[in-house]
Amino acid sequence: MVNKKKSKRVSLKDIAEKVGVSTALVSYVLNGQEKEKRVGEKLVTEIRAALKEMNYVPNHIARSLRNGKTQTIGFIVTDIANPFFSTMARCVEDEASKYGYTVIIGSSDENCEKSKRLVNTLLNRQVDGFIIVPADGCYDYAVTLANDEVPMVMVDRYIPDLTSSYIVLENFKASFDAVQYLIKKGYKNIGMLAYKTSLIHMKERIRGYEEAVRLNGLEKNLYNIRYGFLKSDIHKALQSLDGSSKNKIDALFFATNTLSIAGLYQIRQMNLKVPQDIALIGFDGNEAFDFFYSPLTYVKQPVYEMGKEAVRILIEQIDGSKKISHISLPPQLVLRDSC
Amino acid sequence: MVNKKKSKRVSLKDIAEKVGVSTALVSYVLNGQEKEKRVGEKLVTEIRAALKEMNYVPNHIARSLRNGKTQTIGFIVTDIANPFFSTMARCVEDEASKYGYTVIIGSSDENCEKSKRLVNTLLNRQVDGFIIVPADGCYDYAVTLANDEVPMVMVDRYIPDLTSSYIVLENFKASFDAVQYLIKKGYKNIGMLAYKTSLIHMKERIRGYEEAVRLNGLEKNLYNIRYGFLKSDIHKALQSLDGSSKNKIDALFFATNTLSIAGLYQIRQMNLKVPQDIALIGFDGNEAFDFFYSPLTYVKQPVYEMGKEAVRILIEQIDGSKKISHISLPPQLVLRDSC
DNA sequence: TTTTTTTCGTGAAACGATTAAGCTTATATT
DNA sequence: AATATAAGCTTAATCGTTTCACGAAAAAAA
Repeated sequence: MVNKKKSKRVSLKDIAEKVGVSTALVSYVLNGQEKEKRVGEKLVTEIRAALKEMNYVPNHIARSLRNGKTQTIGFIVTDIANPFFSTMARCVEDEASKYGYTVIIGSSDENCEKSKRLVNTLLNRQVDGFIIVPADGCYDYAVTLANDEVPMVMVDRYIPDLTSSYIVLENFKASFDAVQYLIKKGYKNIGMLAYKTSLIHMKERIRGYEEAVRLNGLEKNLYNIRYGFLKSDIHKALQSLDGSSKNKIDALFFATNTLSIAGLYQIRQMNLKVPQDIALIGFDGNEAFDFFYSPLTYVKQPVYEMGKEAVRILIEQIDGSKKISHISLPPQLVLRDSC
Repeated sequence: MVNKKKSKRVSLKDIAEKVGVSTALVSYVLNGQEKEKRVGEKLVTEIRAALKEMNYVPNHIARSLRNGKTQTIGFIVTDIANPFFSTMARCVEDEASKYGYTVIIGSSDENCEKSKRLVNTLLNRQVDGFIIVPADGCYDYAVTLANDEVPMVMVDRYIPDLTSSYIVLENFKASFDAVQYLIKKGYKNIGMLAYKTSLIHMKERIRGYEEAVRLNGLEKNLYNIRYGFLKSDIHKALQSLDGSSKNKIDALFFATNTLSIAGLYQIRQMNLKVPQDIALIGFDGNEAFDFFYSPLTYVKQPVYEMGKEAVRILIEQIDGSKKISHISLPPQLVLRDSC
């Protein structure tokens, strides 16, 4: 463990002085412009040597100030502790680093104020672009970003009126297929547990459910849950599952990751047999699904591809492309024992 | 949706020109130094008005360049997709934002090269300090950071020779208590599934296990697993569970989150009855633990406090404190059905 | 030889903030 | 009245790069 003292970082100027040239030349060499800028061969090698010898590393901040680019992207999710988003974050991180970008993650908690604050913080920090999971009912900041032509791409959900890029699941198909599968399996009274929100992805998932039910002439049993009241709301929604209710459902489809988990807790507590008393289909995949006594059939999202594509599209925009991409990725129904 | 054009951001200079003063004055007012720097009352109000009216937001980059501080901290974990770390990341994020700091997260994959690259990237970006989960066997970069007096605090594990701050679980106690509990419950042949690593937290967990076993005159059944070969390694390790082996264990203690999950898969596949055939204790907590048919008893870490404290200590250091903190937080054994 | 072109460098102004030092006035002190 | 002090503001350097405009020397063309 050597006891080197903290030493000032070498700057371009230091290199320039050592070699005996102006900082301009060093900068040209550094950025591989020695050809265009016609730097003499001898100096090029000398400068290169000095750069290596003095162990030069560019000051990213100074460069950002000058160039107006930070090589940083902001990733705003609802909650990074949610496995769906942390998995995606991992992909985003990996992919971004391939392009030389760094990621700053922020959690909005599905809250408008927090979302705005996050966007502003990151704007002040001059991120070059955003990957955003827009929070429920919070359109203004996204609209502002779009108007200011800040590169951005929405993931998981999008804001319908906004002509910005997005990359989402084929949400309609995802739930349509899931419910269709339940129907094929013979379930007649299928319920869906969804969030009460204006968010398009949720609306689409609900529409998929409704369409499948309608096409088969079955009854609709949609339970809308508000954010923030998970346990009590879910309990209330599932009360109709009790034998006493006349509207007894025999299958339940969960619209998200968190709803699935919350639902499973509730169903276990109510001592319902899956799939005999009630069949289940979850959303997103989760280790907990595997260990539920009747491993959960679920709709799997291509998280990895989503993150990867989002980064690609965003950087395309940062690099000047005006192309707007609207991508929908196919879901996959993973069949197991719960129905 | 108004169609405002992208407008240049207002700078201090713009404000100064509008009011008809020098940028210095504006800067003083902006930073609340109007008293010390004796700015005239009239001008103060005028400047304040202009700042508000022109909707000024400071350019963070410029400020960073000048001050040498970015108000950013780097958080290097092994994998942000691991719930333990993503949960902690959430706490770190929340806590840091209270102090006006932003967090950049990076995943090292327990890999030295990646760790180094991450640290360097973040150093170039002038993060003010690091919260690090040091990867196995990668001491050099941490030592360099320490020598260069870069503020940092290690979490989850620490590097023993390094006199830097850390905040970890009382790892010895965690596993000692867990195993002690198993013994009290009457289990005689207790195994432990741990990682084969030089990392201190793992060693301590193993030591806790060994000590408890030794104190009670029981036999040791430690299974060391290498990183990266989870499935096959675990399978091999658990083969001795098969009735055929003479060394049949009746309880198993998992050293981490991921090991617990991997172990559960294996145990289910082997059709072992928990806790009749084998009793289990997991680590860290996870929804999957709840839904395992015999809900897992587990060692719970104070993740929230860890993240929070780490940020506090780090910022203390960033603000100039030379104090080194070594904090160990107590674990909690959450009792359930698996033993 | 003179003029034009090419080659290889330098100087200095940005980028947007902070801040030490200096310069006017006005007020207080003797 | 002469001098010291305080109040209020400006100037300009600085952080570390990038890059445009220009200059000098060498090579090519006349």
